[in-house]
Amino acid sequence: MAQLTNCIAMMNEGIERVSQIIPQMPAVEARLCRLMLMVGSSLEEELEFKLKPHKLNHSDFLTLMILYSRPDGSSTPGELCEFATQGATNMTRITNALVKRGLITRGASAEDRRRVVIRITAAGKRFVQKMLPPMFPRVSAMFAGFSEADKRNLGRLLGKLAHNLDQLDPDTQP
Amino acid sequence: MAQLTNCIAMMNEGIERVSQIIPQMPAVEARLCRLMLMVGSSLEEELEFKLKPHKLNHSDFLTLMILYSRPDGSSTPGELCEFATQGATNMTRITNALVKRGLITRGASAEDRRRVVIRITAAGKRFVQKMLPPMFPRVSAMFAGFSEADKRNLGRLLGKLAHNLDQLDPDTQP
DNA sequence: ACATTTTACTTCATCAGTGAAATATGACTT
DNA sequence: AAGTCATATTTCACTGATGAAGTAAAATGT
Repeated sequence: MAQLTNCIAMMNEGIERVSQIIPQMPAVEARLCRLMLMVGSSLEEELEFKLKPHKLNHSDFLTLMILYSRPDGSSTPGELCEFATQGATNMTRITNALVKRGLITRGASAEDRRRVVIRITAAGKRFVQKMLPPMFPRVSAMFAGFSEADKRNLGRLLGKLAHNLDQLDPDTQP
Repeated sequence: MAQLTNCIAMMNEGIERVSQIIPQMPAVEARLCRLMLMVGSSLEEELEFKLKPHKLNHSDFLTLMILYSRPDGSSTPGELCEFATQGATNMTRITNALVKRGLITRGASAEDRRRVVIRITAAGKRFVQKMLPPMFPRVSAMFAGFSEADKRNLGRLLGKLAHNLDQLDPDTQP
């Protein structure tokens, strides 16, 4: 994979030059955007890499983890779509795949028969408990050299950014 | 689109529960990872949304911007692959599309005739200069409420994270 | 009570992106 | 000059994601 640091150095120069041609550009903010995008996709790559041996992709994993983290280990496709930010179509596919592997079950809801209840199985829980720990060292290593204040700060700033993105969303076409 | 803030709240509870079952999990770090991933993909979504009216996707845009930001407005497929973190296959496709729209040209290199020189055209530059400014308000809005120190800090922390990810990369399978 | 609308998924056709392998060409090494 | 390496493109098979339409059940209006 390409060195992130190189790309960043290159980007910094690029932004510098562009902001000389187009001075009204919010250069600092644009740079932060690109940084977020780069680090985000690098992180995604890293995650997919760790998931590959388990034959899972990001959405599969996320779906499974949401179920795992539920007190009762269950949810519905609609809810999973919302929290995993996936389309319904995709969630059907993910669910199919996980059911086939015996990690979750799909059942009809008693109250509302339109609804489908998805539940993690005992095998699913064991699977998560086995695959998760080997990831921990790399996760920790990502934050090497971060003080407690750094981590708090990063969390706070990302939260603020998330909030602003939510406000932005009422999609007024630019 | 789903509210990021909801997803974050849900994630916080989820991590809390998981870390009770699996106490050795680096909970703070894992939470920051997920935050980064969520904000990153939301940002990506926002970007793609802004690009759609121009019939560009993220890779197309990035490729074009790299060329635009070059003093001489030119590069090679290999270099573009590196900085846009794209595979060669994809870069060929991107280049084809941009050439067809007259935004860039593909020519043979004088010194090394294996090489292909990709250059942004005058039309390409005009295109960038026209499409970029309407994005600025949204970019600025993303960082509403950020002090100068906040922006500096975010930049610093993302840079540090990027550095750690680079160190991590020597892919020792977990 | 019946018709309409809404909600919850699923199915199907399609598309963008990716990896692997094949091809072509040119440069470098000895 | 021959062999090896580097650069770029093309082809192909595949995965993952998406949009449009379809089905079924429940909620709502009249």
